[in-house]
Amino acid sequence: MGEIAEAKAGARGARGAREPLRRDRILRTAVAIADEGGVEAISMRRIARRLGVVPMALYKHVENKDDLLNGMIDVVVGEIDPAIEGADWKTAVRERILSARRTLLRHPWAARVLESRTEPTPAIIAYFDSMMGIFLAGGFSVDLMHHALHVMGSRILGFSQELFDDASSAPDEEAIAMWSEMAERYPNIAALIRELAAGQISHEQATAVGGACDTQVEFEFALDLILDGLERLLASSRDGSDVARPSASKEARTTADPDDASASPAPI
Amino acid sequence: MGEIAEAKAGARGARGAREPLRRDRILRTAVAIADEGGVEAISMRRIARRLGVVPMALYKHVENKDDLLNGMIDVVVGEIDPAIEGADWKTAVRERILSARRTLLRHPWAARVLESRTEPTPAIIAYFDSMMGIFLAGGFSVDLMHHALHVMGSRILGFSQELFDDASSAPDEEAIAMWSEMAERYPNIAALIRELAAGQISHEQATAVGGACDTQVEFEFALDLILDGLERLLASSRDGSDVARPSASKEARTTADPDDASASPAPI
DNA sequence: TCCTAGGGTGTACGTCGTACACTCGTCAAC
DNA sequence: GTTGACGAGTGTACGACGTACACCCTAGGA
Repeated sequence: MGEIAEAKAGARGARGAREPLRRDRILRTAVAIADEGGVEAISMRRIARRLGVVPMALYKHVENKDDLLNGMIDVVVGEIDPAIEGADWKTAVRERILSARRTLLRHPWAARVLESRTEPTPAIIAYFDSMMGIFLAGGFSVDLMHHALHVMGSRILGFSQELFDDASSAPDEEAIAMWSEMAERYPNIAALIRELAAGQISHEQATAVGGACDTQVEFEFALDLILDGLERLLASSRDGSDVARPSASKEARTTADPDDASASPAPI
Repeated sequence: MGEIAEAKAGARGARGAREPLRRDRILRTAVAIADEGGVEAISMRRIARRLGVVPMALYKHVENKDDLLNGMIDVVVGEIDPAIEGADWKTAVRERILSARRTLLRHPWAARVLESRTEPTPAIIAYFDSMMGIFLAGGFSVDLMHHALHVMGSRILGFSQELFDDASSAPDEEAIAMWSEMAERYPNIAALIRELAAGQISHEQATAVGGACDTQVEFEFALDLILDGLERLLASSRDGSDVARPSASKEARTTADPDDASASPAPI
């Protein structure tokens, strides 16, 4: 959003009062490098080389590599579209999250870097605050909004925990054969693979059922299931009969280890 | 599950036909090191030192560091309790996931290592297969079961994407003051912090609403919301009127970039 | 007795992040 | 015009890291 022009202007105007935009240049080339080569391509030395500068020069603008990664995340999160105005909370949340997903798909390394962060960056804080605002404006109590954030988890930032990206969405013959061999050890996985292959052959109806494993469809399916659940809770909280929460949670916590407290991290 | 005894027996029986259990010893001490010092404590050199051996010795039993990490994950995932027999699908899934969570809380590094894996390990494959079996036995179609796995996401392995673990669950005075200062920039976060603090003062009612941010409660809340949603879909799929899916997903995909295909990874 | 193979060793390379001391330009104050 | 401070880029160096490669040593079979 105009940051490029800004950075250029800063570098150009060698006579300007000052040119503090060097950090931006570093972050932007770091993002570019990551876009090309993935997470493991991000190294201080490579960024410096790309900038035609000695590695230690970066440290005049960036505290350390962690700070650099935080800055990169801020660049990416800053690309998420702002919330749309005037929509009901559900579509506002939905569209915002889908925008976040689009952004993260443009920067496939970002999800992994995000996971490795240990504290939120300014852009993320702003993003969460605005997301909370959507919920509150939609009639959520602070408590229910808090739960909603936890329920969304990483999906709120546009990605689900997609483990094992090698399980290609369209199983090829080799995969089918392999899993068929293991069918007696892993019968259910084999069944799934069979079904995926069948759906694929029958001409890829993107309607979830029978179709091949389409991550966009799956993402939206999960998102909508969760939004529907929240909508129901919101409605029941307005009836006000009892505090809104899903069924099984009405009992007290069931299985927590008493010694967990220190081990469990807490998100926002 | 008897692996200790097995490993011991292997090391003991210096006269046995062979003692191929060296890999186990390596994995177990690696897990111990990670339990003590976190992810960044895991290095080939440190593991070797702990074993009183030169670093390169490890490579006779482990392909490389990635293989080592996979092995460590298998050790951890192997600690998850097997599914309980004879229960309905919902409680079976619920209990299994809570067991996974307990396991992951015992090994706080494991979630982060899991996230970094690029392909599933044998123990994870077995875990997923058995989880799929629960769903299918509960009456899920293969398709709905597939959606269910996606909906669960990382929760199925016992952790939610808990970003930013420094936001301590009980905000102290300093945090409250800090966020109050930023209240006009981040009004909604400030509201949440206030509410959390208030709940905390009013004597920690663990009943979600009004209580401090308790990650166990939040985890179960999200889990139950999702399980409730799946239950509803299962019921509606049995009525058979239409294919079961959440509301908004009934329209075709809305916002996917046409060029996404290669960028989006696909989980099982 | 020798051969072989498997497990442990030693050395070495390239990469990484970054501490520390330096140079060099620009500019304000005198 | 000289000086001195300061911000930005440099150079060198250190201690990690993962791991390739060649070596040894020992036990067991021929």
